[in-house]
Amino acid sequence: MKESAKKVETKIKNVDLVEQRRQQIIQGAIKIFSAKGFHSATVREIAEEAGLTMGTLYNYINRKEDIIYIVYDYISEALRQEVRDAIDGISEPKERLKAALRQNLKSIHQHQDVIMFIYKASSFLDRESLHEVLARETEYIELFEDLLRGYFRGKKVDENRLRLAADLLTYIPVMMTFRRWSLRRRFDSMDEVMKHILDFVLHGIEFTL
Amino acid sequence: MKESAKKVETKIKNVDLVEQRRQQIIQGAIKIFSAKGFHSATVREIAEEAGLTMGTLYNYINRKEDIIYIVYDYISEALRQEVRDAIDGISEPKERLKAALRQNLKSIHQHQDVIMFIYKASSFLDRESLHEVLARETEYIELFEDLLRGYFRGKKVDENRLRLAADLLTYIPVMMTFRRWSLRRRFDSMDEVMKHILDFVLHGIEFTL
Amino acid sequence: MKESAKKVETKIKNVDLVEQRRQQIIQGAIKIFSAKGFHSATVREIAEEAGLTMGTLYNYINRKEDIIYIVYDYISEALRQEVRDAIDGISEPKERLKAALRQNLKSIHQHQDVIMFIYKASSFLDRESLHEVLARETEYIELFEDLLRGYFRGKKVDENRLRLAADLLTYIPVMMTFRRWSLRRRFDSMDEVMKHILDFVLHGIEFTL
Amino acid sequence: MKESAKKVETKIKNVDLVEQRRQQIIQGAIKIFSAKGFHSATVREIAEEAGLTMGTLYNYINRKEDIIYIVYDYISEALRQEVRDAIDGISEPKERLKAALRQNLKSIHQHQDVIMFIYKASSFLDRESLHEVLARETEYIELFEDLLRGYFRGKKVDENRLRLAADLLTYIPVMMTFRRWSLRRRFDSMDEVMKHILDFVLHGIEFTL
DNA sequence: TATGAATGAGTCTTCATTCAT
DNA sequence: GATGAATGAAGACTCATTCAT
Repeated sequence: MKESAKKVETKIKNVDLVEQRRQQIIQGAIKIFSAKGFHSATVREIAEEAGLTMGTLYNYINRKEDIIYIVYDYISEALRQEVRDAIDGISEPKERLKAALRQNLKSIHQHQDVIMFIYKASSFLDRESLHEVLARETEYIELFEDLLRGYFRGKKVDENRLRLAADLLTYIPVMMTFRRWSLRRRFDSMDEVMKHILDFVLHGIEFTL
Repeated sequence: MKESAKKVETKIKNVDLVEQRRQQIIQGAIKIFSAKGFHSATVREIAEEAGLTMGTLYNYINRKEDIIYIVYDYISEALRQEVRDAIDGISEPKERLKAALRQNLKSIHQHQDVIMFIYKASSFLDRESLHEVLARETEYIELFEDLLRGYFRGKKVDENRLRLAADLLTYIPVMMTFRRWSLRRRFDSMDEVMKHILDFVLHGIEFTL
Repeated sequence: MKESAKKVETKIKNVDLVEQRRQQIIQGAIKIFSAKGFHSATVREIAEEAGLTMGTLYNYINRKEDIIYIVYDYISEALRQEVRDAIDGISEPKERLKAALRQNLKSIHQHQDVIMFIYKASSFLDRESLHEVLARETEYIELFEDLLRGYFRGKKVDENRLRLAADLLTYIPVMMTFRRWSLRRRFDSMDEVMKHILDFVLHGIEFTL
Repeated sequence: MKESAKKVETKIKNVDLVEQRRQQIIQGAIKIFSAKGFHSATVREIAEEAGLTMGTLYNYINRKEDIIYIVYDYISEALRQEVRDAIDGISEPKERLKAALRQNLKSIHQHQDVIMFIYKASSFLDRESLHEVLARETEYIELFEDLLRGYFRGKKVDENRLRLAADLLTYIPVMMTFRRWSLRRRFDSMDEVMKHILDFVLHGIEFTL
């Protein structure tokens, strides 16, 4: 996996400090962005929530849009790592796939506010950042494509359908954030919802055969 | 099905004119919002695109947010009507369901820019509008719930799963807008994608049994 | 008494209609202006309250400011007439003066909303209107000057003080509108307040001797 | 006497700077408001007159209305302090009262533009500010009530009349601003007017006995 | 005479970003 | 490296006034 192509520049030389301050910014931004969205959130609010002054914050980013990017950077890495950890050590293909699906559901549920924000804020990214974001997304989808390929090993599958299945597996869980209002009304717990969604997609992917 | 509870007030008395001008506004707004999102779009741009002056535009709405609402009003009614028309005259349950699914896919594909915008802009709606929007959404989901019930008539289904299936059926096609960048790269035509998605969900819904 | 020098022009020829429509405008304006002040009141609101459309209203005035003027015209004439009626037929000087003072208090109390408005809105009048307004005010003050002169007939009074007394007699009752909030709290009825104010000024004017 | 309950919030942390900039704003606002009234004065004009840019001005206030309030805050405190200073060290009750009345006349004359503005602008204050303003006004009236009580010590006075007298003593001098146009025409100097008004009210208050 | 839709100049207000200390 | 005051461009919204019907 190649290193992230895009780096948000900073005036600060001390790399540890940059890492630490960026974590503060990310955590503050997640809170504020989740509550008010990107455009309604002011840099001042984010700085305050991060425990920084506005001047200091601008020592670690260059534009307000950079904040979206570093938040995305953080959350996409988290998701990827969580799924990797979940399947680590499992060799049986079906179990690997199921473990990944379960973890994906769990992660999206856990980070739902940020996920929702990311989906809504993509239009504020500049072309370069967007490109980077989509590349990461692609890698994530390909991770599931590989798991599917393992699951269907030996069977004759339609390649196009397999690819689409990977898209669907990574896209469908996001419903938990976009339809939260509806699901909450109908189901007692999100665990139940996750279980059902898992079953649904496991049935669904059989269409690739 | 009750008429929309919320009406956007206007200073203009001639109802036909209101209808006509609002159509202009909706079409102008869709273009601008799709290109730049809600917050980056200026009222002046929307007015110009609609062929109105700013002053005139504000004779037909009260706040910028009202524009989102009338756009939503328009598109949700369009989708609902298109699906109704598509199943009109079909009595065989499975065919009814499939026709509805196909039309839903087609409609979402056709209105993808607006759909994308609607999903992203919901946070700009005031409580009352949001409530109205979700109520409409619920009706739409229930339409598919009924179709599923017809499809599974005579079989023993899990009610909870059936409801979730309805949620999924209406949610999944939206992937075509959120993953357009990915699908375009992988598939030659959207017709192909739609066909695959249809098959996927038809497999998926069997999990309710 | 000379006729009002300033006339607000109108496009309408039928003088009776002008008179009738202006009365509607005055009554509507008094309601709206009292509630919201001149600048916050919109011409549309005034037109509606007057039972006219905006276009029609503008057939009877030329500028929004004209409305202040015709309201002032109306109310100043009303006050003057009410005081004249009150002293009509009374010949004993002291009783004449007291009757005038009593009526002035009553009129200001009765028209307090308009009086308050007039005091606050004077800055919106153009030079010519303001000049006219002050001329009327002067006449009103001179009316009380004459009454004082009658009251002090035969006594040696300081002319300057007598003039100032007339100013004070016409100014002091306005306190009922500007200090309404305070008076209401302290007194059971405005009749009581008026009685006290009358006694106060009757004592006060003795300073002219 | 309690400190002002209401504080206008500011984004600036340096309190000395806030004090200094607010003084600039107050002086600028007094000039502009006196000339054009509240609603006709633009924030930009006030900022310029204060030697600030619009952005900077808005770092020290939140709404245009806040300007009225800080102007009122400033002038009411000034009046109160000036009267307190004037009676400080005088123990003889009649002299104390007269000194207070004289100073009140002087202060109102000196600050006439602001006083006039304050009277006209009260309708632009929000409920909270208005409440605060009236509370201050009440304190000021009570100051004169106490002075009157001292003056009438030992004599049997009507309490209601004494209270009204205090109202009148603080209200009447404002005539100098509302009737400036009339007084100027009739009198050579405002000193003369003040002397007469003082005599008038000293006669008037005897009605309390 | 009455109507009311269209106009657009004019204002308040916000906020990302800079930079001197 | 940190601070936070200053900036000014930009955008939403209002409303008096006009004029074609």
